[in-house]
Amino acid sequence: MAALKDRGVRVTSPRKAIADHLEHRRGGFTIEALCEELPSVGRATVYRTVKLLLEVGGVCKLALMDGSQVYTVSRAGHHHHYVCVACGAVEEFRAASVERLLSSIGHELPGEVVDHRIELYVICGNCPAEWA
Amino acid sequence: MAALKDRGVRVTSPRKAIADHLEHRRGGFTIEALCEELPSVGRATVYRTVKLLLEVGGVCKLALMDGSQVYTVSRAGHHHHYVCVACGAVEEFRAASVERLLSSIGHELPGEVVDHRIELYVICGNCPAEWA
DNA sequence: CTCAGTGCAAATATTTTGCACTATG
DNA sequence: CATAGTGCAAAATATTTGCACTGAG
Repeated sequence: MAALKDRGVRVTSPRKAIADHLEHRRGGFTIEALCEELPSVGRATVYRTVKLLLEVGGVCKLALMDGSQVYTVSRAGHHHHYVCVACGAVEEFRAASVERLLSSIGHELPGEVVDHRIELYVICGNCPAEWA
Repeated sequence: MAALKDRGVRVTSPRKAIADHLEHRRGGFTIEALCEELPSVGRATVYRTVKLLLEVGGVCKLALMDGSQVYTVSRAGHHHHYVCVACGAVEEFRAASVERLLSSIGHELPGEVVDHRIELYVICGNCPAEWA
């Protein structure tokens, strides 16, 4: 991940292994899953690296519908996520209309809005309708 | 909490203690905080009761800006939250315009939107501007 | 070379569970 | 009174940390 390099952080082989692996990964992931998928990397390093990627914006942490949390690779700047509740696929979306609306809602609220988070839960096109 | 009773769940004194306590509580709370505030209730019961309230809709679980999670008392039906990043206060808001917009965005996404979550992060009116 | 980063194992923290006991309905 | 619910302490999980060692720059 280039973002790491720019921060004066060393590009070590465990970090590279994690970044490469995530690059090809679909959907959300948990630390535990990452550890299983990359047995050559120590658990502590996985924790440390994911935390680092989170700070740098390389991954996002998001809430599933049941309230549990997973990480997901971040591909763009500001964005939101939609998550398939059936297969767990996670995609990003961006919509200027949302930003505009939220900012106008912000005006009606006391105080100043500094950030926001949106998650949409969907049954994605690949998942059978019976999941509904 | 009436919702519990309607579900054929017993109204025991620990549950009542928790519900009463939450009634008067401001902002989000963690299990740990609840345990400290209600030392007479066993930790396991706090976990079990909060999980129950979550299922019944008596409390919501929400993500703070840093990704950590807290619970908050739910006062209305469908709603979203705005959280002060300075003092931790949590309030609910509802906006038909948001629902409308999200549903229209849903049409542009593959699959069917089944639910959503929105959190706004604010500096509330009571908190000094320096927090910005 | 140097020291940020690593792996490991131990220390912590968090959540769940088994079980004998209590009290609601 | 029957049994859902409780508290406790143990077990299972999840996360963090100390430290000697390694390799990126």
